[in-house]
Parts: sequence; C-alpha cells; structure tokens
Amino acid sequence: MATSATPASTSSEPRIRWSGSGTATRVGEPDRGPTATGATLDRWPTDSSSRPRRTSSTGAADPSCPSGRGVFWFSGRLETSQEWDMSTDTTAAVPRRADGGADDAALPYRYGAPLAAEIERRWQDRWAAEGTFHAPNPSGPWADPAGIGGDKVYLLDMFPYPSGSGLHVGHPLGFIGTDVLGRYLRMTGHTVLHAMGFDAFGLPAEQYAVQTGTHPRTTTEDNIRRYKAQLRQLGLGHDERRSVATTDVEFYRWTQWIFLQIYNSWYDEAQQKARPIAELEAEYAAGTRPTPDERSWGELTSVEQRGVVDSHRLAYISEAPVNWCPGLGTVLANEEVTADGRSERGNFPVFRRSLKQWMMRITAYADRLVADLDRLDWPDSVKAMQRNWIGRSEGAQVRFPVAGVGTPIEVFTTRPDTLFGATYMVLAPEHPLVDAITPEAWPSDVDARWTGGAATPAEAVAAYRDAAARKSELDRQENREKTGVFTGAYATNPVNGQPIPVFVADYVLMGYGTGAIMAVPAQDQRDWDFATAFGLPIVRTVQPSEGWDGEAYTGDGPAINSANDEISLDGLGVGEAKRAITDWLSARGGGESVVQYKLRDWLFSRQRYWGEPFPIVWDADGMPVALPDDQLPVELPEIDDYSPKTYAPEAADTEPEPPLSRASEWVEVDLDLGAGPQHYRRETNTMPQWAGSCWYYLRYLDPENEERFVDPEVEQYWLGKDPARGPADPGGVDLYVGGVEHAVLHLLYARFWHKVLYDLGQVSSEEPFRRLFNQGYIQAFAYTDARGAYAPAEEVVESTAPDGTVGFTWNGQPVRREYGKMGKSLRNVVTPDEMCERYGADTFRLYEMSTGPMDVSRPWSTRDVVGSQRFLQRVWRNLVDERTGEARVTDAEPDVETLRALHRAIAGVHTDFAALHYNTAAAKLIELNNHLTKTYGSTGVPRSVAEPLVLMMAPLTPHVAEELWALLGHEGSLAHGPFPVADEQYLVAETVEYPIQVNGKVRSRIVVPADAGIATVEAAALAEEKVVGLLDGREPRKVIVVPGRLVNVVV
RNA sequence: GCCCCCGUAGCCCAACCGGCAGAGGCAGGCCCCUUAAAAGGGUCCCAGUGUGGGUUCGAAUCCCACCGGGGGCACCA
Repeated sequence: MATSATPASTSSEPRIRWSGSGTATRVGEPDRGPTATGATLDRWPTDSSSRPRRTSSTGAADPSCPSGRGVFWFSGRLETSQEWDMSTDTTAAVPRRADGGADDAALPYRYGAPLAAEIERRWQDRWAAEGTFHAPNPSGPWADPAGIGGDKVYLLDMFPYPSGSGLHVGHPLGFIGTDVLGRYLRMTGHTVLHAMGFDAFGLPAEQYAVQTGTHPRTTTEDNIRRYKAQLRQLGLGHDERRSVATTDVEFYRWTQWIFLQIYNSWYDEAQQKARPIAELEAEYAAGTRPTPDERSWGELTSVEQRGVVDSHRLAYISEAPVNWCPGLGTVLANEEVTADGRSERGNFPVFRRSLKQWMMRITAYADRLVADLDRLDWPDSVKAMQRNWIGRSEGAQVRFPVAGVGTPIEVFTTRPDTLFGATYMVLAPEHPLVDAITPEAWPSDVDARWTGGAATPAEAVAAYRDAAARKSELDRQENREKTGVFTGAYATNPVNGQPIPVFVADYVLMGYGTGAIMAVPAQDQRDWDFATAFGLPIVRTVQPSEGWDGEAYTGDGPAINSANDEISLDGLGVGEAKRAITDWLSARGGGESVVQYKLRDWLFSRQRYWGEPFPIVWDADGMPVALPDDQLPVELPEIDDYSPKTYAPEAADTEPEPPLSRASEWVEVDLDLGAGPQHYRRETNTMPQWAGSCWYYLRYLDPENEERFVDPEVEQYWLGKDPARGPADPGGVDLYVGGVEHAVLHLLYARFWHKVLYDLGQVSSEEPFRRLFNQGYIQAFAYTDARGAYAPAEEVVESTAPDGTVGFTWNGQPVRREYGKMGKSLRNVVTPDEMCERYGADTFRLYEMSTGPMDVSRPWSTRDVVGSQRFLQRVWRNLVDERTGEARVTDAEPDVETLRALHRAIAGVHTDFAALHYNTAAAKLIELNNHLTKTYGSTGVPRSVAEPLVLMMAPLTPHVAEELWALLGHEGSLAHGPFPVADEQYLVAETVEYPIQVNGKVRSRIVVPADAGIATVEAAALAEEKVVGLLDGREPRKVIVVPGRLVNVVV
C-alpha cells in the first residue's frame, strides 16, 4: 500500500514544458514562461525559468517550525499532526480508507467527503510541518538570500474581526480567492507572502465582557482560535509564523510607537511633508519662525512654548465639537456616524458636543491623499468615494465688512465670478460672529417675513437657534424648506459697495467652509429658494443659455451686470471671470483664492476599555507628555468593570467617562521623564479600532522584530517602489482584497499613517496598497412565513406548481423568498464547517470560485455544491482506481486531439488565474477532464496529460491535487511548482473553419488551411456553392475577411 | 435630486480589441448502472443578450434615451 502501481517516473512525453521548479522539470527548449501563451500577465510579470529554487518547500521540515514557538497558529492541532506524522513519511501518499460509512464497500477509494476529509487533514498537517508556505525575508530571523527572487508578490486580505459567531460561507470568499492566486503564483516561481491576522480590538468583546464579566482578552483569544481552526480546514496557504492580532501586546506596543511618531511630528506646509517636532522647536528657538503673538521665543513661559508646539502636532488635543454618542458612552469619528446622525454601531443618536479629545491632523494630507489616488490601481468607485469624502474644491475666500464690527464676515465660494449677484448673506446658526453683528433693534423698514415675529434681532436669533438645535439631522434632510431669520445687520458687498442683509439659516453648515456664505440666488438653487421665500432681490450675473426657463442657472455663460468703476467681468466666461475677480480681490486685500476640503481632522480617542492605551501622561500643568520609547508598551490594566458609562440615548448633555479612568492605581503614576521624578496621570482614553488596521500589513513583514516595527530592508523588499512599473509607482502591497465597505474609513486612515511614516523616513513606499480589489459578496435567500417570521432556509422546499410557477414551502406552509445577507437572524447561515463535512474543503473552495468572477456578488446555493464535488470525483476516477486506491494512468502517447485540448486549457488557465477569473479557469479544467473521461475513461489517462491536469487544479483544490500528485509518484509538494506551460504548436489548428456571412448573416462555412492568406480565403469564400447561389451572378460590393474569424460578403 | 456599476437560457455565469451568442455548473427530460438509492455513468432540451433608437459590412460589446436592480453621496456654498 505504500506506493502506487505505476512507476514513480516522470512523464515520458517530451512536449510538455514546465515552468517553475519541481520534480518533473524537463526542458526541451528554453522555458518561455506563462507569457509565451499570449496571456496578459502584466500584473505578474515573470520569467520563471530563472527562478531560484526554493529549498524549504521540497526538502525537510523547516527547523524553525514544527512545534516550537514559531507555530502559534494552529497550535491546538499539532497533536493531530503527530498522529499522522507526515513529516517523516513521504511515501504514505496512498489514501487510507476513511471510515465514513458512506462509501460503497466495493469502492473504498471513491472520492467523497470522508476520503476528502482524510486527505485534507493529512496535507494540512504536512504543509504546517514542512513550512510549505513560509516566505523568506531578505534579512532578520527568516533571512533566506537564496529564496529571495526578483519576483515577489505580497498578497493581502483585509483581516477579519474575530466575532463570536464564527465564519459563514460568505466570509472566506476573498481569502480563498487570494489563496488561489498565491498558489498559482508560487507554482509559477514567484516568491509569495500571504498571511492572515486579526483585527481584534473592538466593541463586541467588550460588550460581552460587560454582560458576563469575561475578560475581553479571553473572549478574543477564544474567537481567534476558532477562526484559525475554521480557516485552517480550508487549506489556505498562509505563512502562519506571520500571523498577528492587533490585541497582542507585542503588536500594540508598535501601534503606540507609531502614535508617538505621529505625535512627535508636524506638517511643514512649505515642504509639504511631516517633519520631527524637534525641528519645529529648533526653528522657534532660533527665531527663524515667529511665534503666534510675535513675542520672542524666550519671552514665552515653558507652558506657553509647549502650547505653541503642541498646536502643530499631527496628533493633538482639541476642544471642539465632536460626535458624542451617549447610548454608546463614547465619541465617534465623522466616518462612524451615519448620514441621519446615528452611530454606525448600535444605531444610537449622535450629538454634536464640544469636548476635549485627541485628533489626528489628516487634513494636512488632504491634497496628497487626493492627488496620489491617480497613482493607485484601485477600482474607480473606491477612488471616487475617497475623492468625494475628501471633497477638495477650489474657490475664493472673500471678506464682507460689517459696519460697526471689527471682524469682517469671511465666506468661501467656488463662484467668485458671481459676486455682483450676491444680494444677501447667511451665517450658520452656530457662527461665532452672529452675536457680535446682531444690533439692538430692527431697522425701521424691516420686512415682516424676516423677523420671525420677534421683537428684537437678538430674540429672533435666539429663538431660531433653539429651533435649529432641536431639529434632528433627519428632519433637516426630510424637510428642506428654507428657514432663517434676519440678524438685523447689513454687510457690504466688496465689489459694488451695496449693503446686503445678513441672515442666520440652518442650510448653511458650520462644519464646511467658513460657516458663512454669500448668497447668489440667480446662480444657486438653494439661495434662489431662500430668496423667494424671504422676498430678497435676484440679480442674474451669468447670461443663461438660449431657451433657459429654470430658476437658478448654474451653467457656463457670459457674465452680465458685473462691473464697477475698476473692473468689468461682463462678457467673460465663468472660468475667466473667476480668475479676474479673484485677482482684483487679492490686489485690494478683499480676498484670495483658497482650496477647501470637506475632510475634517480625525477624532482619535474613544471612551472604551478594549483598545490601545495612549502612550501619554498628563503633568501637573495639565499638559500632555509623550512617554519615551523605553516605556512601551503601555499595557491595559486589569479592571473590574469594563463598561464605559453609558447614558440614555437621548441624554445629550452627559459627559464621557472612560472605563480606564476608574483604574486609579494605573492612572496615577510617578515617573522620571527627564525632569526628575514627578507625578503624572495617564491618558484614560483608548485608540479607535482603526488604529491597528492602519499598519498591520507592515507587521506581517517582520512580526518577530523586537527592535523596530519593521526592518527597513524587509519593508523595501516587500513594499518598495518598483521602477519597472514607472516613475509614479508609489510601492505598497501588490494586491489587497476586501469588501468595498472600507472604501473611506480603513483605506483612508491607513494611507494617512503610511504617508506620515514615509515622510519621516520610516518606510520607503508612499502608499500602503498599490492595487486594490473589491470582492463581491455571497448573498443568500431567506424565507418568511405568513406572519413575517423567518423560516430555517435549510428546511424550505421548492416546488413547481402545475402552471409552472415556482413556490416555496416550509412545513407545508407557503413562505416568501427574500434575497440578501446571510445572518443568524435571517436563519439562513451556512458555515464552511458544514460544507467541509458534507463535501470537503476542496469541493467548497472550487464551488465558491466557480460560481462567478471574484468581484461579482451572487447567491449561495447549497444545492449546487454537488456539481463541484462531481467534477473532483470524475477527475479522481479518471486517475485513481476506486477499488485499490492506486493510480491508473498509462504511459501511452496522448492523441493529438487530447494534446490540443490540454494545451488550450493550459494557455487558458494561465490567463484566467492571473486575472482572478477562477470561474473560467475551473470551467476549462472541467472541459479538459470531460474530454479525458470520454477518450480515456475506460483505459486510463496518459500520464503526460494527467500530470498537468493535476497541477492546474492545485491552486483551486490543493489537497486533492497534492494527493493525486503523490499518487502519480512524486515525493515533494507541488506547492512551488512545476506548472505546465502551453506549447504553441497545439494552440494553432491546421485548418480553420470560416463562417461566411452574406450581408451580416451566416449563410455557409468553408474550411481552409490555417496559414491561408486573405486572398485565398476570399477566393474560397466567393467560390463556395451557397455563396455563388446567393450572389446570383452579381458582383459583391465589398468582401471583408477577418483573419481567423469570418468572411462577410456585402451585396 | 446627483454620481457610479450591472441587466445574456428557469438559476449562477462564458463570449479576447465590435466578428459564428455558449465554456462550465445547477435545475429539468430520457436512457444506463444498481436489490435499492444517489453525491454514479451517458445523453438531450432551452435564450438571441431589459426596451427603443443610432453608428457599422457586422453590435451582447460603441453612442443616445428609457425601464429594472444594486451601490455611493446628499442643503459641501
């Protein structure tokens, strides 16, 4: 039983060439690599023949791995691996019969779930024992100079949050997809880095802790273990040594360190980059940079000096309106608040409150974050969302003086060309100038509509502010009728000296621009609506296009009514007029051109327990002090009560109270931070969940490094800029796969951090993720009964009525089908565990990959999984005797038709794998196997066809492929190749059949030699019987010959 | 309201740069194997590409309009 029936020789068929390295390499002529097939592989350029051979893949187990501390990944399963002990028994590839009971006794080696389970577990153990997927580094503990080739590929999945409910079949779609690509690339000679970690801080573990008293770390670690077990059984080729969790103390130590890098930096606008804060202090001290109030640096007290410096930091404390969510007991980032003013998590109301919080100065990078999108290979939709979120717009800042008030009203406008049409102004209700400009009494001739019925302007404003504050975000959105009230004040339009009334209205938002606008009703619909409601004048300053019958005209056109004694815009187009008036304003000090962003600074503190503590303490002056590197990590203290103080969801006036503030022994510390021993209080907020995910991809590169967050040489190798991709290449992960839901949050924050690290010289790459791919989702059907309750989807029966309509019933009751997510509450969850048990991981992987291209969402259908199982069963049966478990391949020469089918498949799968079109790759393999079944089903398949088929299956169904490869007599794993390369001679047919179209309709066909020239084809087509008949003696007007395709005769 | 993506067989999906609409799977019909069963073997069937125009010798593919589905943004000055 130890060896297969057929000799363990390699193919005797010389026409297959292999790429990569491996036992079957035989080279008749120089290996041209996958590109020789005409495949479009520009993403993964390779010349695989020159690839250095990977040593750790085929040889003995990696000494650093088997049971030592390097493997903390599936450590719970290592006992099992000793049971099989595959690392020492390389000949035991013949499957042991599994006692599943489902197999027919006469066919003990039929490929089914029990056999698949046995094969899968055995190969997973062997891969782990041999370190098959360990990726080498250029330096450090895993340095392997021989394994470092030129063609490295860093594949990355968006790492999961290990939730308590485990994985359902939708979760691993992307993980399997990257694994297939990784396996393909490894087999074609690339050096692939693929690892998986866990984004493990966050609310659910904390909420569970609050409910049960279980420490969040316990829950988190249990969940991670469960995830790892679930992922392991899928056979993902990850380098398990590189797995990290954001909650590992050794990981968040570096999260804290990066925070300090950001804290200890400022943004130099002149150089457009972050610089160490010490350089700013030096500029102040040397007097080359003026202090805000023009005093000399020495005149400032040390607290004042620190205040000035702190105000420049990229991480800073700010007392500003933030999103306070009493229901969660924490503040939230703008990105975590939904459009209707509720928390993304928990759906609690969110209130704007002024609170002292940590902020990150992401706005300093707004311009670069927009501009560098052009350098990324990302989906357009994600780029568009980021552009939209950053909201860059160019315009002018214009000052409108108010009589009797020292400070003019500043507005931002994208349409300075329409200044002559500005007939009133609006301030946001919260605008700081409102009180200053509001006079004691109404002007004598005030319009009754403007006062809101109040006796004085102050009363009117107060009443309006009250009403505005009471309005929820939802009200504001649903009811867009323009409301507002006159402040009683007039400002002066700087271009024509006209006094224009100043209103307060909530359609102007304090959060954007300056919180004040000049209103130009003729060219802005919102202003038009307001002006009509309040009887304000409307002056057109852009000539609407011919036939315009709308209200506000926002299109292009010549300026009109736009002249004063010094300047005339009349006749100029919008663009020219903008430039002209901005120049005029700048010259007179009335304004200047500016760029405005919607992006706000990132609110970085949370009142939670289960997050990274800040490496910050507060001193006696109430100022923050950064801890030195040698004080890291700042570990989370053990506390009794993990809950932040939460409040009634509507209790807007409450104060956040972080759980850590109650750990007084931890909070109160005496430290010597250079100025002698002093008493400090620790910062008690924690970082938001996004912190760890901002840099985890860097830690995968070098997770055991205790000196640095990542070794520079290692970072350069895996992420560095690649000149071969052109001068604009920003570097970064070669392929990042995940759902589109992170389009602005995680992906924007991570880009920001990466750019800061780049500016500070800590990384060589300018962007974290060079290429991004959004996978689709696996959706599912759910079924509701008459009462609207969900029925278990598994038990719903589909039935076709006599009239052909399809219906669904559960327990005999009709149910209604819905399409959507998979989830416990919808009672339609299917888990990968169930699928592995019923069919095996290979079947499950193949099914997920064959139902459609990676980026398309599709419904899950358990019923269909059997199709993938049948395919594997057929391949197995073609290559293995189901009674003996021995290979039944032959050494016969394959016929030419088979060779053509084989090489067509080889050429096709290269293209498909590289393009992530796994569904079509699978189809080609099925097609090839169907051909083999037909041709050799009864006699046994020639080895020279069986081997490449097995190898091509390996990325999709690695376990069964490894098993077959071993049964065919190969000792080593096929994980590092070889991979077949198509032979051109079998891709071109000797003859070509041309369809003949007459006036675009196919009328006939001819067969000509493949190398026939256009003239020959044309002559043959025109001589064809039916064509002659159709022409009926007429001369064709035109004959189009598309080489290799068709002939079209136009009559 | 604005922007983006997608509509091909009963279902999931193929079709390279405009060139014969069909690769693959599911479901369905029939036949075979089997004591029986199917997660066995074989074979067959089904659409003319959401609708209407246009460009072209030729359109699933390019353009326009509309319909349907999904997503994003939403008083951003």
